[in-house]
Amino acid sequence: MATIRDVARLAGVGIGTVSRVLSENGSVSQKTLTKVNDAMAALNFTPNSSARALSSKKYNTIGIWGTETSGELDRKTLIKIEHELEPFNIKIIVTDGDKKSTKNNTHNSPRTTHRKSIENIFRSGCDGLIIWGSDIPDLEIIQIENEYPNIVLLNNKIDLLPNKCFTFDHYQAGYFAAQNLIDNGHTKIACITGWLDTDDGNLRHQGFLDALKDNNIDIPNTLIFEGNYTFRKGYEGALHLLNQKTPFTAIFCGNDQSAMAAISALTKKGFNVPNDISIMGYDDMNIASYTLPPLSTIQMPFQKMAISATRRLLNLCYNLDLEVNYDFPIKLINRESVRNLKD
Amino acid sequence: MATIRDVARLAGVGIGTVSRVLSENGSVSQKTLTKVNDAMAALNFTPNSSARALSSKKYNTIGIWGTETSGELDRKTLIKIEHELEPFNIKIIVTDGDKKSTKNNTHNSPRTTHRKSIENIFRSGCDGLIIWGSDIPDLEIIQIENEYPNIVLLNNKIDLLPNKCFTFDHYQAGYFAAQNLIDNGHTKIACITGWLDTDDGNLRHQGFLDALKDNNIDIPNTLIFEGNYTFRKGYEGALHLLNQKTPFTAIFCGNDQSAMAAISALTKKGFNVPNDISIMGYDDMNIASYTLPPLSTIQMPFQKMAISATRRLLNLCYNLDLEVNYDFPIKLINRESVRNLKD
DNA sequence: GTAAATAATGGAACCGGTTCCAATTATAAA
DNA sequence: TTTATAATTGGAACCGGTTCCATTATTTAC
Repeated sequence: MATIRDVARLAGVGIGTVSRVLSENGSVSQKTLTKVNDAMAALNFTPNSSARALSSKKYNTIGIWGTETSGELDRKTLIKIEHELEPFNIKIIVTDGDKKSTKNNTHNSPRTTHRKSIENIFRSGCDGLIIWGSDIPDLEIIQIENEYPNIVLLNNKIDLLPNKCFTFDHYQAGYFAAQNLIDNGHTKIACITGWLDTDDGNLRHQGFLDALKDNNIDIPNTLIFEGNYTFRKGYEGALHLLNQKTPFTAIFCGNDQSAMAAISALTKKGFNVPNDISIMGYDDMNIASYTLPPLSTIQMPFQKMAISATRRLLNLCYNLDLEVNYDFPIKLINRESVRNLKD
Repeated sequence: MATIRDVARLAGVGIGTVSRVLSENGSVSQKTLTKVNDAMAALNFTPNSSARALSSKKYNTIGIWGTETSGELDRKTLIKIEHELEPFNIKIIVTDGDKKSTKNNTHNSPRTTHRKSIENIFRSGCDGLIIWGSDIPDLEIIQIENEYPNIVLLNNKIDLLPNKCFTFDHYQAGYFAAQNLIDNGHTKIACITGWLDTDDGNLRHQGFLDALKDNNIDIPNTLIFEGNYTFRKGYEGALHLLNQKTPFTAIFCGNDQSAMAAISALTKKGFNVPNDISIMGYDDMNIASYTLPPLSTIQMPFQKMAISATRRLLNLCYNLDLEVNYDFPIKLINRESVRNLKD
């Protein structure tokens, strides 16, 4: 593997010059540039990334940190993020916030563990981090940001870090979803919530509750089932709601997966969706078009948001000036799982 | 950030000694060990990974390469892989084989691009690579393996690289699925294939066809629709099959997603699954339990396979001796989407 | 107690880049 | 043509580890 010294020798220039053409910042004459580029090509030269990282103190790597409950992050989104990084030759490493086995860590609280795991990532070599989800308490994130300013939050909102947060207005979305059911004439509305330990799950639930309140609709606690975004809880939730003695005509689900599972449970129990019970989903995943009936749901441009977060992080880490967007409008998708009771 | 020289000074030893306790190989007396460890703790020392990588020529990083069509690789699997790496302090970087924008690459064939992109990953700094999917022609992989022996293939099988391939017996699985339909009395069987450009899609299709042949069942070409694993193609495929004049009582689908979409299309057209038409899926994804009706499908331990591939790669890259498994049995999951015509 | 073998230790040299400064060359101004 | 200014260039020093060798301390064998 050729080094810059080899390139310098072949091109008949000094190593400083080679370094300058590599990093494209110092001034180099056209003639020299050509010589060096030719030499690089002839030697099939690639700069050694470790050496680069060592002397420049840049790792050219960013991380993405998340936990089991962080939410949706599929390969497609990951790849979108990677495509943003590629022109700058930045790599992405993936880490799990839930890992258990860090040495000497047996008796730490989960919070300490999260904090530690983030510190570890930075120490083990990355320039910045996308912290995805809202598992870490605000106060702690602020402390982390203090020590490691190159972070960006995905799917989380902290008022003290206004330009580092990328999230949807889940409150608005929850409100929106409930309003849609109300507009269709529903008043006895049940709910299978998302994971209420996370901000976004909580916010959409709050929005939902407030929409009901603003329309003077009162629902008993028995119609609220606490879920966690999984198929399983969606299924259990629907069965549980049916077992209550309180009648209802619609369920708002915390995400499309629980919505799909709820439909499955209701149908199995002999109820027709949407004729007997309407279902409102949340996320507009791919499956939403193919459930029976197809799901009415809330669509959010998650990939666009991930891209903006990535760009913001690039700006922070490498002093760039990429365009960043902070506003990600949500959209109501009307398919067939909500019946209009007014017809 | 403290360096080994700081640690050495504080502990009153030489840098070589500190390095020795770090890498845990040279011999160090108990007394010195304690001194050094104390100094490290006092300084909150973490070794600089770039310096380490530079001098040891190990990046402590492995990559995972895949394309759009590589198949299923969700966050859960990625995290499982990461957990395997964690005890050894290895990081994982994710890269996309489909990227378009590499400089000066406009007129390269896709193959050259794949090869190049893999070379780039190695050059940009990783010790080994999981190549996931069968997008790259065998011959080319063998060439790559020649230059970069630290690779492992996931979801691909090349006879010349027997102990670097991790895959299911898709042929057997396809055979198995068809046999299941036949055992349930079906003889007019349609098929929505997977992506036939990939080995695994092809193999399961071959297995399917051979099972029919072995049972003296002949199906016309009109009952074979070439899909690509997506919901959309599954939906289109079902509609297309209905439009043919050839009657059929069952469809074998290339994966669960197309199966779910097929059910959706059939139901919308007024057919009942499984009473009118049976559906056989493939993969046993989470959704399979929650379709209407729940899918009968083929289950494969993908995560276990990914873990074994990772271990094999660790053995290759870091001279370890972790236990590796090469056999991943498939399993027929009988739910409710296949009707027994013999009853 | 002494010689021989073994364990433990310090530190120079090295890995392959970047950075900075002094030296040289080219260009513009007078 | 000469001088002032700017552009270009070479290479030593450095980043923070690892490795290896010469040196010293400790055991073991007799």
